[in-house]
Amino acid sequence: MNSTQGGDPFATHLLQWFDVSGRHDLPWQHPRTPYRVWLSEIMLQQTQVRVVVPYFERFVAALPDVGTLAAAPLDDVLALWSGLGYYARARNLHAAAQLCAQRHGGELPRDFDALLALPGIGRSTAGAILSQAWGERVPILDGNVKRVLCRMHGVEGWPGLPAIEKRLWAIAEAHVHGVPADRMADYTQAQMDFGATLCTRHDPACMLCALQHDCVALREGRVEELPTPKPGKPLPERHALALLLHDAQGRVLLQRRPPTGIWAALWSLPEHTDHDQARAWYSGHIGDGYDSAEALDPIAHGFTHYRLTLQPLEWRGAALGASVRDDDGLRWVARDELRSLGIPAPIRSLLERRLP
DNA sequence: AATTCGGGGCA
DNA sequence: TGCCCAGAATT
Repeated sequence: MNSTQGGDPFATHLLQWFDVSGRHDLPWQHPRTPYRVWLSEIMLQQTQVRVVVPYFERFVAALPDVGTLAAAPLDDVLALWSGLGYYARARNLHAAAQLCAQRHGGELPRDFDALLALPGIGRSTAGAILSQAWGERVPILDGNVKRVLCRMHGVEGWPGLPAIEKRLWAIAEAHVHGVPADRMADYTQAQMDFGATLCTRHDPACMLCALQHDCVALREGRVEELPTPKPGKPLPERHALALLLHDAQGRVLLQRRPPTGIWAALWSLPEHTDHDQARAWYSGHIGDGYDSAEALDPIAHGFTHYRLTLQPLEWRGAALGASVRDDDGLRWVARDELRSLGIPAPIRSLLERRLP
């Protein structure tokens, strides 16, 4: 008859893991007062434990309780925060302490909505304070918990999406009901320790995991895929015109690309950003007839930093004007010569389709 | 819903 | 470099 009887497997196994492998010596755990839990939670927003520990110790040594924080000049608070980043956290912390002095008798309120009304405290931080400081049955949902729940339950989609986050809160809420009443503080700490030290973003220790039989991602071999990564910003798109000119002998006009940049020094088709430029180039090098071009199917090509769409325009029976024959960057190329030249793959593919 | 805040660790 | 981390406030 152990203390976790009746809980769901997630809470039960997580607490068993925590008792053996969790972190029990973090400075805000001794003593675990509401003020120290609050301060640690604010400092730990978007900031790793290793970075926070020395700041926390300096801060509580200088400002050991809500009253001294509220009475301290903001400059002192910011000085203690200096180097941690996200200085709005420090300003909010200071303002919240003063609100506590006004509204709550100089202490942090033991009430979810009252906590949420304080600047710098959102739903997850309020849950962390109530559960860790008072043992109340309130869930949290930070980056660690999101990662763990996405894997355990096979939740797809970037956890930052509102719809996904809503699902994760519902799951977190459900799990909380399976936690033994006297273990909520440990449960909250256990989730964060578990995500930070075992169920890590990269190379999670699934072989050592106390929850490996509860994990959808492990069962389906999708641990590395979940949680779904944040979608990268859509790559910038660039468009260009590629001029495909055949002469009377069936050769094609290639141009050596500049020595730097994309496809540096390779042989490719003469390329222009718009019709005005292309028309001007055509007039100078070929002559009349720009508008007789046939527009071929566009070529899409992805690079690491942008997507390029090339619109090929094709002419047959073209000839270079006499005045540009010395242009070193231009060259008529027969089909047999193509394989001996450095040509970008999508251009080579196009040429092979158009040079039968 | 997207943006902003911003310091350090790490691939 | 770009991405990630015990998120919340702002627009």
